[in-house]
Amino acid sequence: MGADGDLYESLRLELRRGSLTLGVLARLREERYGYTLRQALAADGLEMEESTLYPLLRRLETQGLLVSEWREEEKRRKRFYKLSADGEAMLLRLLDEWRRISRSLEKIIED
Amino acid sequence: MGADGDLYESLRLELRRGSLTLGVLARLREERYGYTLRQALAADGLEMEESTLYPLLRRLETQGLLVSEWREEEKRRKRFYKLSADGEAMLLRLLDEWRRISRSLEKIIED
DNA sequence: CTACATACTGTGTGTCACACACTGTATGGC
DNA sequence: GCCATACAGTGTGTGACACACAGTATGTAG
Repeated sequence: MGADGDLYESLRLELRRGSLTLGVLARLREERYGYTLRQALAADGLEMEESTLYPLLRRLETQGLLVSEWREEEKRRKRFYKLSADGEAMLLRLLDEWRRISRSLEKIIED
Repeated sequence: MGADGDLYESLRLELRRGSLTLGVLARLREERYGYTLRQALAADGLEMEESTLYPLLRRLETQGLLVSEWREEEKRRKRFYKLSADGEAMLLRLLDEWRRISRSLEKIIED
């Protein structure tokens, strides 16, 4: 694929960046642990590496948007994440902004 | 507004990042210079600082997606930018990806 | 003829997030 | 005992955006 493909890849990543956070927040309205969260997002078409997801989860928790808890399930310790109250409010604001951007881009594209 | 507002701002910026590039490329299917490009994007709802736009334009030109040319118009030297052939191809690919992400997010949101 | 607005194009630096490569533990099947 | 896979991370590099700043040219108010 070469240089052109690389350029596309980097622009594509750039385009996806913010959407990952939004997808994670939205999917964590239901409690989930990392592994199944990643699978759920992949099923929706938002694939990401574990090494992208876990730092993101920790960051969001540090920022107070998520709460997490270690629990034992099926003989394994798993860390369950869920949206906090602040997280819900933030999700709503970000969804608004997402829709605004979406509309702007649609307008530009159609011209 | 304080810390919460700052957090929202940074997430919002993150969300907008890739879209700026896409908007610029799409708007440059017609030749424009920096100042009017910025105004056109602002009218569409995609506002950005000059100090964001100009580095972006240079980057895109370095990557071969834009071509630019200095011309005199109304007694001022202006730098006109336009999408290159490579840029058009890239724009199409990125629009595809944008639509894919958009669909993924819609799916997640609706659940 | 000076002062200021505004059209117009840039540069330098800091911050922050993602991807990539890597590490590590536990369980179950063979 | 061995390997796949479920599961959770860490460390580092790269690169983009925002912010603050710099600079030129033109028109216009006083």
